[in-house]
Amino acid sequence: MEIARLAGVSRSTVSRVINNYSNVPPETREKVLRIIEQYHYVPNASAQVLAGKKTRTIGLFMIEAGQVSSDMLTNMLIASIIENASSRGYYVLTHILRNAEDAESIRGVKDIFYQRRIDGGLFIGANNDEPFIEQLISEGYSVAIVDQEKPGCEESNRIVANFDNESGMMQAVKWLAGLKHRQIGLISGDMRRYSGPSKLDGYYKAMKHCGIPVEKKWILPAGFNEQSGYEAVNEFMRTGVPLPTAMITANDSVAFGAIRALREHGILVPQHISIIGFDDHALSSRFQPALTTLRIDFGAMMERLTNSLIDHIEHRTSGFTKFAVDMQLIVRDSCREN
Amino acid sequence: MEIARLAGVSRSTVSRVINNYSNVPPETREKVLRIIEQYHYVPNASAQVLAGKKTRTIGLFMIEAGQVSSDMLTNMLIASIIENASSRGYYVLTHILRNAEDAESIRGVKDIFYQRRIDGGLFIGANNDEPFIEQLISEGYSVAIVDQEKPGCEESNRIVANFDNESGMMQAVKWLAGLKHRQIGLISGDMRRYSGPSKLDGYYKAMKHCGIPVEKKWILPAGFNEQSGYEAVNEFMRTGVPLPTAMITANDSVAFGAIRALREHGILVPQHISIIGFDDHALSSRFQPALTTLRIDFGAMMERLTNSLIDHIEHRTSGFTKFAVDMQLIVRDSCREN
DNA sequence: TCTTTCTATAAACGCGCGTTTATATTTCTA
DNA sequence: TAGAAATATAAACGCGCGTTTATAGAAAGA
Repeated sequence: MEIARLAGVSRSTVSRVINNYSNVPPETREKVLRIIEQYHYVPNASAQVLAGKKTRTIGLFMIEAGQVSSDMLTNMLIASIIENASSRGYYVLTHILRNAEDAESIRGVKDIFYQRRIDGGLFIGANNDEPFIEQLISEGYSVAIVDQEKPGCEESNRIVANFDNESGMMQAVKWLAGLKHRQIGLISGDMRRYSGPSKLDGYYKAMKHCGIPVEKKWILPAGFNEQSGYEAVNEFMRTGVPLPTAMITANDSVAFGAIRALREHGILVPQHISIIGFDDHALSSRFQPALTTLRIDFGAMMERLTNSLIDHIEHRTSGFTKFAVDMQLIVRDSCREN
Repeated sequence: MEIARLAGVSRSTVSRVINNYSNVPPETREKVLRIIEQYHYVPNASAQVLAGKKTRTIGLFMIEAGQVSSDMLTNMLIASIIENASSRGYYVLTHILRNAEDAESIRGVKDIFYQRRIDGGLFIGANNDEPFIEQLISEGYSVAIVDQEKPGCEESNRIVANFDNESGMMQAVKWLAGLKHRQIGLISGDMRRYSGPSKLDGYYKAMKHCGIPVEKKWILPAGFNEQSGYEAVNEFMRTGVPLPTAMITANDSVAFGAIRALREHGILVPQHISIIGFDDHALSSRFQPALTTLRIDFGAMMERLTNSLIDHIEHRTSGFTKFAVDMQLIVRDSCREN
């Protein structure tokens, strides 16, 4: 303001010019704008916030960096969020949590809100019903989450996006059934995350829908990373139980590990067994064999989520908002007719 | 402060407690700390900044999102930067520039500094001598860049990290020479970026050092992405010039494209030609053939860069700081004895 | 021409915090 | 015991901005 005052007019006039108020004579407005341009005047963000403006910053909180960041898709997520926020004039404060149980980490997240560094937060890899997130919501902060909808959430003031795992599972099972497979196993993911039970449910429903019996021996527990897929298969092979003719994996990384383990046992994909993954990992198209998988349009998903969050911050929406993102079957070389 | 005042003492006392000043009676200090804990008091960041404190935030500026974000390594970069910053009590404001020539994008970056949202900035994918970066440095902002050192930079107040491309090239050429190759070509990267000319220089020096003549016909111009490698090879094949027995590529992505193009011409790696890449892309170990490449420890690099930037912000260092990060040859299956 | 209404500018206040200066209290020395 | 030194608390100021209230000025109506 001080700088603009040197331009001959008063601060309130400048304020009205910046905020596009009515009662300011056109020529004065012109002059002020010219001076602002000339002096390259940029308002101090902290002062603006202190005087009642928003920070125009959203927090991006990624849980479990190690796992998330090793996953290609996170890149797209981050880029998509930043670009969408940017196009609406918002900045992104990026934060990583090693795990959502550590009290110190949680304190760090809450402090970012309490310090008023951000107007709202977007959580990736967190559980919807994480207590500290519940608390933030109840304290009136704007929050968006990639997770499933939970019972009771409809009453709360949050934004939730999730993947339509049921639809994806249905497509996978139907595709395999179309290839005459009747023995379809599942390498399921981490049951503590949304995707785990969600995909398992979808698997059961899809199998039932296609009239294929579920054999529990062919449901192998795993996590969401390559190593767990590798170990799950090795574990299974030790039992001596014969393999099914096809398997669906929790995601592509798990599939990579599983295929590696299978190969080490002399079992080839797709010659001996068909595999379908999830996520369309960047590696999947170049993997040997190129992996048939279910692709999610993460970019579009994050665009919606980011925009919803900003809408909420700007009080353009309120209450509970949710949407699910569909999946698309990408057919490559890892499945073969039975 | 107000909240703590309700605890019976005055604001200045609280200030001294928080800042660990001497003149405060132990029992009063205890009481204040207890009250702060009890009320979960968190100071408002904007108010602190306005009152003279730092923002404790660094800006992370990534140029050319499309290319950078499609590159696996960026994930590690971001995670490494955020975690290192976090461990020193700093936050990270992440920003993406589509290109460094667009005036509006540049204005956006400068505004982040001018608005005092950050204490310093870290640039990835920018040129060291980008005019607007020069300007920011001359205006006294702390800046760290991943780029080469340029003549004259030593006098300026910046932090520069680069890859020791010469060392990498030397290792690559020596390795190929050890495999009895005497015809070693180069698919060079974008000459407008640091890595382009730097690797070209290193190539010349290494070839000279090993006593192998450089044939200009075997130096193919390309970019840093897969497509450009693919096109470079196709372009070369059209000329009818015979291939060398080995080629070094600007990075692994280029190698992927080049190998694909070669395969389409019936030329196999490593049977007919040996290939060495750079960066140890996440795909490289699973690519067919698994790619011999030069790995950079990006995590360690970003750790040093982030810490240097924060040191600079906190006036623990000043002036010109630089360091180069060495590379490590990862031998896989894409090279064979000639 | 004088008063009333509207408009343009100027000045003052508060946002929340840190720091500094001024005042009140205690402790120590002469 | 009086005075000086050391210490503890209280009050005031400024950071830069937005907003609100107060004043000065101009236009319109009587």
